[in-house]
Amino acid sequence: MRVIARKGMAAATIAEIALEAKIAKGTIYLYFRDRDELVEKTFETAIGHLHARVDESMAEARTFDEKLRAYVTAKFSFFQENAEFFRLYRSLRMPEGSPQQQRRQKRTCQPQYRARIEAMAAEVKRAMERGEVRKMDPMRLALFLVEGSTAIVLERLTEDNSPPLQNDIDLVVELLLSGVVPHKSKRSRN
Amino acid sequence: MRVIARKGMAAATIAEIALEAKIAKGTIYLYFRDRDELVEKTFETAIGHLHARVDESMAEARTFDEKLRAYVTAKFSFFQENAEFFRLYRSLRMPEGSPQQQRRQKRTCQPQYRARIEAMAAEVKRAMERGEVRKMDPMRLALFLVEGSTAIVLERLTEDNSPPLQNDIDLVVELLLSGVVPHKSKRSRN
Amino acid sequence: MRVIARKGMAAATIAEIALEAKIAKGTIYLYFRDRDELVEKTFETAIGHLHARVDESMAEARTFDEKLRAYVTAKFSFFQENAEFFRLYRSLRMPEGSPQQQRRQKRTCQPQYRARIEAMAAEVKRAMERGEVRKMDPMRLALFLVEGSTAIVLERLTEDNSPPLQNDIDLVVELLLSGVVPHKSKRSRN
Amino acid sequence: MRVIARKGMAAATIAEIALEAKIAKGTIYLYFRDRDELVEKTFETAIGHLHARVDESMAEARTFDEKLRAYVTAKFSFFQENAEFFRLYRSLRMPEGSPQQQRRQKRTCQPQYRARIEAMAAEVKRAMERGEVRKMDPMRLALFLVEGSTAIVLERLTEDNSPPLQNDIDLVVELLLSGVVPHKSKRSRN
DNA sequence: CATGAATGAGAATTCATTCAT
DNA sequence: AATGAATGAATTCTCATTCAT
Repeated sequence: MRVIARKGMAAATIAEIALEAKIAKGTIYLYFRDRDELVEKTFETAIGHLHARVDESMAEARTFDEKLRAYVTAKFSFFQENAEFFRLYRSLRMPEGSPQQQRRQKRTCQPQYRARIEAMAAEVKRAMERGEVRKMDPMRLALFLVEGSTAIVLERLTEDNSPPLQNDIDLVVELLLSGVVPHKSKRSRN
Repeated sequence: MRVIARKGMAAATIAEIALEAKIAKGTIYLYFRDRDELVEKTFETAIGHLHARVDESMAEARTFDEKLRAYVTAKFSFFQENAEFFRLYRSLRMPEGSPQQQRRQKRTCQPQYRARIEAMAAEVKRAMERGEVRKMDPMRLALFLVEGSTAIVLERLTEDNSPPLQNDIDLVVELLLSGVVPHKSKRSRN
Repeated sequence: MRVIARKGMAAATIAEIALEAKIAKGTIYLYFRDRDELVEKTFETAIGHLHARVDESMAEARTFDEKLRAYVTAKFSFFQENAEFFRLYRSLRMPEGSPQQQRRQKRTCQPQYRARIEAMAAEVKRAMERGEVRKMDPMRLALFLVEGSTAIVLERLTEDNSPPLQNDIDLVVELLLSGVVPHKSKRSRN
Repeated sequence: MRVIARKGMAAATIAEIALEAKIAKGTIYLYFRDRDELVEKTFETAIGHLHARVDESMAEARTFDEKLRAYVTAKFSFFQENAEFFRLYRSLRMPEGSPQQQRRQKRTCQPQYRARIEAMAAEVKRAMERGEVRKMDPMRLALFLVEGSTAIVLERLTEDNSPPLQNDIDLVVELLLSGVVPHKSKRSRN
């Protein structure tokens, strides 16, 4: 996980992974069929932790407002704590792969990602049905939310002095709930 | 451009590029110093077209509302017309690269991307000063906008039957302007 | 060593070396960083043996006459036994190298060669101080001796039927000690 | 000639030669069948000048002493005046050649070199018959003389402050005529 | 179970040579 | 006669994978 996060999915070599894990290269093949399976399993494990945290956090929330805040808070704090994963998380979307991977790349990680977006879309849809969110394509909204917030997490991890976590959480939540237009009495959320 | 878009930045080989271009491998080296320069120049050319379209479109707009709509419209229609580039555009963010690239990759494309985000942030800031947008971190807003809308473009290009372009443009614009909360009289934009 | 000796430093290819060694090309890179290191190490090893033999042989000798004979004998018999090296030894002087080598060739073997010549020059100088050799530039004499004798070794290895080794050893030693003029009153030149 | 002298026979490329000659690469092939012929002809031309000078100089001399001095003087002063050729001259002995040359290297330059050595050996032989030089293998003596003196020329061209030309000429001539032993009755060795 | 030396397919790059203009 | 863009064979080097120990 550390090596893939550091070098990226394509540049991580078996040799370096074995070195970092302090095992022999051959040993890796006792636990993974090939390089692709290793990368995939590593992703799944890493992302699994994020997903678990997010699911747990959202499960307690009831209103969309709460769920949205729960999602963003869980995601932001998870990346904050596991800064290594941001690279990994990003890689997830782009299975370009080294020439070698090209040859055999059987299973892409795309499904995992789709499934999460769809879960979020379902959540959004329920909120629409409850009248908490106005009518719109739920999938589009989910995509916008997930990617928009990911961009900000990523920025936090790249920049030198980030504002307090809470600031960015509030920013994302309010942005999505009420947009950017100023207005007088916009919010029903507080 | 086609090969990089198809295979990704790391997996695109000189051999395949030459094959697709119907020239000899060696010929490529008459026009590019090495593989990295080819990839970089290809990116710059492709992105340049997008940027030009977006800049032109936004230049005519006056209010933030108009500029936002101009941006989204230009971006969406550009990707619609140049579907090949979406992969390329995505790659831009992730210069992980193959081991070979790792070694030499002198000039990453990251700066290009940062510059665009910062330009959008500056636009947003001016809108804030004009009172068209409420006070918030302009960089964060720019990131959210750019990545959120990219996610939707990408979805359009991946899915089988997309809704009319105008639908998605409206969706993104309204989402950003007014958020998801329904309210009675939310909008001043129309 | 055999391949470099046969083809020369520039023309020896990794493929042929691997073939001759009956190993895979890749295996070579487990033992040498790159082609240049292989060539350099091969030189050093080969020349090291010659140098060791010469040093050992000369160490026992006391007078210049003896040292000279020891040097020539060691050198001639070494080349006789390791005929393959003569090419190698010759190459040492001319690190022109293929274009690839040109670029990286960090450490040339020149220093090695200079050091040996200088050692011989020092030996000559001591003999001058002992009055065994008449006053002259020791470096020039060393060069003349080393290269002149190398030329003859090389000839021996190239020609079909060489005279007995001892003949050539005597020839070189006497030539250097007494020159070519036959008589008692040798010089008409002054 | 300049390029080969600068880069060495193996590293000199057609591209660089054409560049230096300010003609197109293709034009070279109007005058030389292939790279090998170019290299060979270049050598022959360059060496031809040296040979002409040496032959002319030696033709006037009568005794071996004079001929020897004429040879050394012509050679030393030629290299002094045409410093570029020393590299070329050296290359002559070592037709290792680039991989490409390997493939086709039809004509080696060895014959040229052999012929010169043999001419010198013949000269030496005549001197022996005249009793000016003691009996010994003429070929060996020629080799020793030619290579020994080449080593010193080369040193002169490499070092920073060489002694006057005449010093080295005298040194070589005396060394070969009378050897290194100082005394009147020079030999105790026999 | 673990090892790591050996493998070899495949990638980037160079450069002598050709040939249409 | 001269050109120089295009060619492609040849070369170096990488790294996932195997297998005897």
